[in-house]
Amino acid sequence: MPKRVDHQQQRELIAAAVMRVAATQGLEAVSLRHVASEAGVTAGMVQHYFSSKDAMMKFAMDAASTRIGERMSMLIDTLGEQPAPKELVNAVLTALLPTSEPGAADDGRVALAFMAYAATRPTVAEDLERSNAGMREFIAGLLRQAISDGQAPASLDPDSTAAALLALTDGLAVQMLSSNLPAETAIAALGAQLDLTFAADHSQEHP
Amino acid sequence: MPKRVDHQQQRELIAAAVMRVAATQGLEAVSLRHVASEAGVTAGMVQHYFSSKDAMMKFAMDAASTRIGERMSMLIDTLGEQPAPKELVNAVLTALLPTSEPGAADDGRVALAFMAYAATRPTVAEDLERSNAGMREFIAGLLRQAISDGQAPASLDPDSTAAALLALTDGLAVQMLSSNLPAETAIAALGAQLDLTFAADHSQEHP
DNA sequence: CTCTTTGCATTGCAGTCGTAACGTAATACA
DNA sequence: TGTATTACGTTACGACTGCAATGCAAAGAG
Repeated sequence: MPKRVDHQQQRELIAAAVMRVAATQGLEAVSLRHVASEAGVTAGMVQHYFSSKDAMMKFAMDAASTRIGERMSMLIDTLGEQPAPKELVNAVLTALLPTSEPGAADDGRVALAFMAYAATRPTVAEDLERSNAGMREFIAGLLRQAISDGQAPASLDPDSTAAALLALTDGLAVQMLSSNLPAETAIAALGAQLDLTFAADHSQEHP
Repeated sequence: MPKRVDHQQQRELIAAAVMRVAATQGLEAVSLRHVASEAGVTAGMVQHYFSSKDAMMKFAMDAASTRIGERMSMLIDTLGEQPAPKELVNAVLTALLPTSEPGAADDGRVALAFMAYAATRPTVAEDLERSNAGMREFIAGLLRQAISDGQAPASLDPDSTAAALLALTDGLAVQMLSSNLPAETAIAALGAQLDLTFAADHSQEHP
């Protein structure tokens, strides 16, 4: 048998190039040759490792979502043993913003590109829906725990609040990337919203 | 002189086709020939009315943003003479969501596509920034008037609140289009947020 | 009627796209 | 030391892109 190569590693090399191209030039600029030259390899090699462009895109997308998950759990670890629920939620949501963190802006651009892509591709939309639901459930869990610990008003509905917080975060991220919304403005808006969420009495809504 | 044709009308015919293609197949599917066949004309005619593809896109974008403005002012008119500020803001923001309103989902898809496009094109981002700032200023004005009328808490900061409300609306719209968020959920989230905004006492934030 | 301007169609070109086919150098096993 | 198998590189093809050039019918001006 001939030379053995770590396939996974080669694929990840290419996937990283896909992300770099998508982040800097947009999703429509992602072509086999373009990605290959960005990765410093030949187009033929890309073809060797991915049976089609779609397969390449899917692999790159999965790799990115795994990375985001890892970054988030790492970020939660840095908060120590018993973080305040509000700070925890704040950290998680802030991690989703394309802020200073190196690579975060690129990841955000790619995510935005994929959202636009999904808007006209129902099957992709289903994938996004699943990952979005997972994130929402995660935030809702944090809120539930905060309520049972008495650190958030009991009148707060964990599910709809989580959905709203995620939507706000998404919207802030989109405006940062597409309309130059300053990072500090976005962070401040998120903070203000969390102040409201954790402090307000929700029991008198819709009287 | 030969046959005279209404140039503006022909351009708008083509621009409408651009929007239809972008809404159903995504921005990257917008090509001269594709648009032409969607509009039921030849590619040559498209070329006759637009000196380049970029010019065509710019015209279509401007036409769309004008349409949105018109739809919004019409919607405000339907609220009558002295609408409650909360209802007014609610109506304006709801009008930005891709809901049942015919064509609204398509407009939303196009808007999302352009946001993704802007994320990698600084000059387009500046255009979006301007239109976004205008919308924010409009909402902030409504909030200011609500405060001076005693219909919203004086402790509320009109500018940052307007920015947050718009971000939430954008985020909800993005999730509706890219992750199948149900319209009623989005509308409910918007309503709940407005309840919070107009009812809560903001004076004790960040003690 | 003639001419000239306008509206639009057709064609061709250079470039990029995804993909298939083929060629070849390298290497671990027999 | 073959030799089969893996890892590429190269080339070619048909489809598509934006765009320039050209052709031509129609119609108001003289």
